[in-house]
Amino acid sequence: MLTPAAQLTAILRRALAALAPEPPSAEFIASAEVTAAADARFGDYQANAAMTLAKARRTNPRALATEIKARLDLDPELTAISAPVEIAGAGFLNFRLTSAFLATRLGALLADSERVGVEKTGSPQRVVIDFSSPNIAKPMHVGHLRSTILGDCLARIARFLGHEVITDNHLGDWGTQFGKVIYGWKNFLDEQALAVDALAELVRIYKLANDLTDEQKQSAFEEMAERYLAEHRVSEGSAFYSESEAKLRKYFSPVRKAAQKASIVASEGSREELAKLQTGDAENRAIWQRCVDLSRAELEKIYARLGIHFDLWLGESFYNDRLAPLIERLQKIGLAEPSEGALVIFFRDDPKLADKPSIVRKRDGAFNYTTTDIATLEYRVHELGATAIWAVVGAPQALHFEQLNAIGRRLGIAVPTTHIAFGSILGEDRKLMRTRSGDSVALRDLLDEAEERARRIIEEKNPALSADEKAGIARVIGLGAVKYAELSQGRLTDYVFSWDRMLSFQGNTAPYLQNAFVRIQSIFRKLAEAPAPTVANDLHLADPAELALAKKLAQFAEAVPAVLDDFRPNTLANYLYELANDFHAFYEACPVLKSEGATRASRLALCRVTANVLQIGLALLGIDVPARM
RNA sequence: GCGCUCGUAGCUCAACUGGAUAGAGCGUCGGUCUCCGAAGCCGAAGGCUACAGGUUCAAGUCCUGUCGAGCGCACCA
Repeated sequence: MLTPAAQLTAILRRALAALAPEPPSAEFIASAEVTAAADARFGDYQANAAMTLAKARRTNPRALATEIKARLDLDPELTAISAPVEIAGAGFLNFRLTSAFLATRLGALLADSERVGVEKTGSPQRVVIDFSSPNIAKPMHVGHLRSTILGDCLARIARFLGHEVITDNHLGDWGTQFGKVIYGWKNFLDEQALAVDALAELVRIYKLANDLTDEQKQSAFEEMAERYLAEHRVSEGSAFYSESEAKLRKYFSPVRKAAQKASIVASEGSREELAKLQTGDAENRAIWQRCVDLSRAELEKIYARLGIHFDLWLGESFYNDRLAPLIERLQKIGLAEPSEGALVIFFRDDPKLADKPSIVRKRDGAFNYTTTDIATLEYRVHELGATAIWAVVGAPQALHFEQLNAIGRRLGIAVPTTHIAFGSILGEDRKLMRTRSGDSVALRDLLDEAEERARRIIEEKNPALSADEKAGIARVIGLGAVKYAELSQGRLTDYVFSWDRMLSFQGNTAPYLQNAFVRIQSIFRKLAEAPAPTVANDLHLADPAELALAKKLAQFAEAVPAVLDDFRPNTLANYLYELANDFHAFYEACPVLKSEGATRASRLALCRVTANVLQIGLALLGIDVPARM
């Protein structure tokens, strides 16, 4: 089933090709389009072809529009879809869908309960989607939320559109942080705590080791000691001054010395543990494996809760064996060259990257993440057979992906990695929520809070429900609110994290959409004696609210594929919001159960199709719908 | 210094990639439940799209410059 826009576009192109005495070029015809009108005052769809063609021909656009209209008026297919086109403004061609067409389309959408008119792509790809990618032994926090939710959503949409999708969780399970983790494991591990909450304990020992080795934290300690002394110098009187400062210095001195010493010991220790791990030390290897297993188990719980599935879990460690041969090859073909002790790839012929070389082997002989990512790219293309690769990774890594793709081109790898970047998470103070320092909200706590807030609201709105029902609904609504808050927003804009806004259930939020679905279910529950129709061939639409809703439903098939044009789920979220809006307006204006005959059948059909679109559309965003709320 | 992403209503964000009088939500103010669920609906107020030029029938969108913000630019990932 072609979308209205596609049908009208085909008709427009026919009319352009029929222009006499001289039709426009094939390229021009192929690029001409009919798109949804910006404003309902100008009809439902519009075409700008007359203006662009007039510009090329240096003729009057309105005169040209008149000529095109003359051709369009002769097309019998058009009269079945649209009222006669109107010429407006500088030369716009405006189309208005007829109520007969919309009624027919509504019937077709009603019959197509699985896809509601959405066609599969004509050029399916095998696409590897790399998202979430948390680090082992670090807490999964709000910073991972965007990649996780965005990536899952894109995977769902790509699958729905007929692509072969492989989701890959590219875990940060290797690298220098494991020196610290193992050092912490050997020196600070609390087995009991590990049994209770493994991830929390891993995080604790990592942070402990990290803080110890962090020079900035050390100097912060120095400052604190000095400030403490300075404050006491003022508050104490001069009489006791010399004595008390001397005392304080006496107390602080050994503490400071001990801290400095601990820092040096921990830094050296971490480096040693890392070296042992990398050279295959059995004990460290075993500790690493346990950390990976424990973390993986915790991560699985979170993903299960979010309804997210990964086909592959190929972390950085998976590529270890491939790195040395890769480096050898890079050297052999002259792509990588020694520089300042490291092995480096230069992009001298690329003006943008000329002064931005890429290190593939560090001075100490270790590989870094560029090395791993080259190996990953090769694996995905050569072993997995990917024809597209999407990496859902934060915007700050744009340069890394440019470099990676430049390397890929030089290696003759046909598929680039598409960097699907997103903005930063900001606190309510508009400052960046940092990953390492500061207390970022743990993802698990965030989800708990979301459910709890949802539960309280349900308690207030619908106390009659059973406790079980309330809990289930709270989960669906709470998680939906969190996901929708991310997805309804342009992915590149920085995201201001706000509990209140995220969990407010008014306006453009998931609960608003879920509520529209629930109301429809309520109508169908009341229809107990007369089940909802699944086919209807005598539909009739008259009320403006009915027509607006039917038109919006027909546009679902336009909204879904558009998401992948530029990887923007917010356009689908926005569509669903407008749909819910149109439904609510229809619901106010047009009683369903009290109407009769063809009107009643048509309104029930509108309800049924709206429910289907809401359910499928939200599912594409990774969001469930409750039966009541 | 170079590069990337931005700057839109008091606040948080849209604007179908160059289309018509820039739209929503929150907040504020005013209507609306003897009527299918008021988490709703209807209405009002709120704008020199950071600024200055340019390109053309048409610029929030493209080009140049200025100001401002955030983030990257050789051994952390």
